[in-house]
Amino acid sequence: MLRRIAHLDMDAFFASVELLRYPQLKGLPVVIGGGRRTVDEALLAAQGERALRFIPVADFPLLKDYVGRGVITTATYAARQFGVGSAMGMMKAANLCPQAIVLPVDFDEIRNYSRLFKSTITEIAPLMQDRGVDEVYIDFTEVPGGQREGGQVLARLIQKSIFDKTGLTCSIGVAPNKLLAKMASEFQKPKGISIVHEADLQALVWPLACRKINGIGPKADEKLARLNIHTIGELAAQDPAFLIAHFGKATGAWMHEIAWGRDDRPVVTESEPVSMSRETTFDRDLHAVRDKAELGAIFTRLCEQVAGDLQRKGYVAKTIGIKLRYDDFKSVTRDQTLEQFTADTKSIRKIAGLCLKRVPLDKRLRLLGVRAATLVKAGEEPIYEQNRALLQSGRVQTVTESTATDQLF
DNA sequence: TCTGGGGTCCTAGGACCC
DNA sequence: TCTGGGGTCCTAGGACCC
Repeated sequence: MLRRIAHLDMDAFFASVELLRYPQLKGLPVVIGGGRRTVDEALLAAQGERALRFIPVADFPLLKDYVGRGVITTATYAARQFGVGSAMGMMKAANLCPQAIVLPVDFDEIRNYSRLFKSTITEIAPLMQDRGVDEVYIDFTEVPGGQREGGQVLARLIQKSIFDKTGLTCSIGVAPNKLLAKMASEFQKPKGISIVHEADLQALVWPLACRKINGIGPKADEKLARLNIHTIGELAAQDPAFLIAHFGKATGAWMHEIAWGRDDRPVVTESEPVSMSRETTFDRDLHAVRDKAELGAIFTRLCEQVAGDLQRKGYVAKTIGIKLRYDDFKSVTRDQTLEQFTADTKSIRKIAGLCLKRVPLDKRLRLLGVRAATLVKAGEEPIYEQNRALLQSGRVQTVTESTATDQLF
């Protein structure tokens, strides 16, 4: 039986969820921004959920009045007309479309709708892989009707079921594998269904820019452009040895396979987390000495959050790390592996504090983060690790060096 | 007017072991 | 005294994705 893989992408997910609440904003440029609050939520809340749909459009906050360092998470299609798009800084977006309405991200609401559309899918097609809150891969191969019209029939059914349950629209691509399905879901947006067969490779995929390949980002794209390779077709025409020479064994070989539409990665329904982290960008850059009280409080809160996340999800970690971003946007990380697994706030705080001491704190800080890695399920810690760690205890470092910030953390 | 927060995966060098 | 690889773990940084 021919493999049929679907990629489903919710249309402007964050914005569409807000439009369900505020239907009076339909058709207007709206952006959803992470970070700082811009809506007077107290005012909105005071009017009650039912009254939300009657708030006059003129009462919504505009992008031109936005103050803060956030980026755009999602823009409605009306806002995209102005060149505004996700990951764009708010201030830049405000210049392009000052009249756009800004709403903050409501994570609880997003999670609820995410669960709802995913459970709608698995009731129809159980082999589904999560790709974040608004995307999934679905294996159509063995689903009854999954092969009809190349997957078109099942895709339509899923689209309609999601709309009936949530009021939200999505776009679906169905293809012989994940890579092509992912590209296909972009072909017709919003509310589109695109079917790609192996034979369509040359006509539909080769004319596309290399950047359209999931896994080729700005850096790789730039390097390809320098080699005069712009389209996927041009990439396919390269000798694999040439690509390997420029991009390394793994990446070079991968690029060649991908350009020929070959990808045998399975749809994976379950996976274990690798790390859990919390980070925050400050409202203003902070100085390690002058703002030490504030920094210390934030640092402790991040540790508490990471510990809380581990405990709530039932994991313990053996590596604790920190991340810093300076005012010049350069970041550094430090981490330390423990002798024992932990999810304890105090232990995490202590190790994170040691990591912080290994980093220069002379420049202003923009961001601070705490990360837990090398995770296992709580209660499944391998015992032998402790003995190994003891043998290697020369690694566990004690910090004696005195710095201006020594007493800080 | 700069650039969020949560992740995964890869690379590369050094330590250490066999 | 000098010289091997292979394998694993740890750390730091970076590319990329949603």
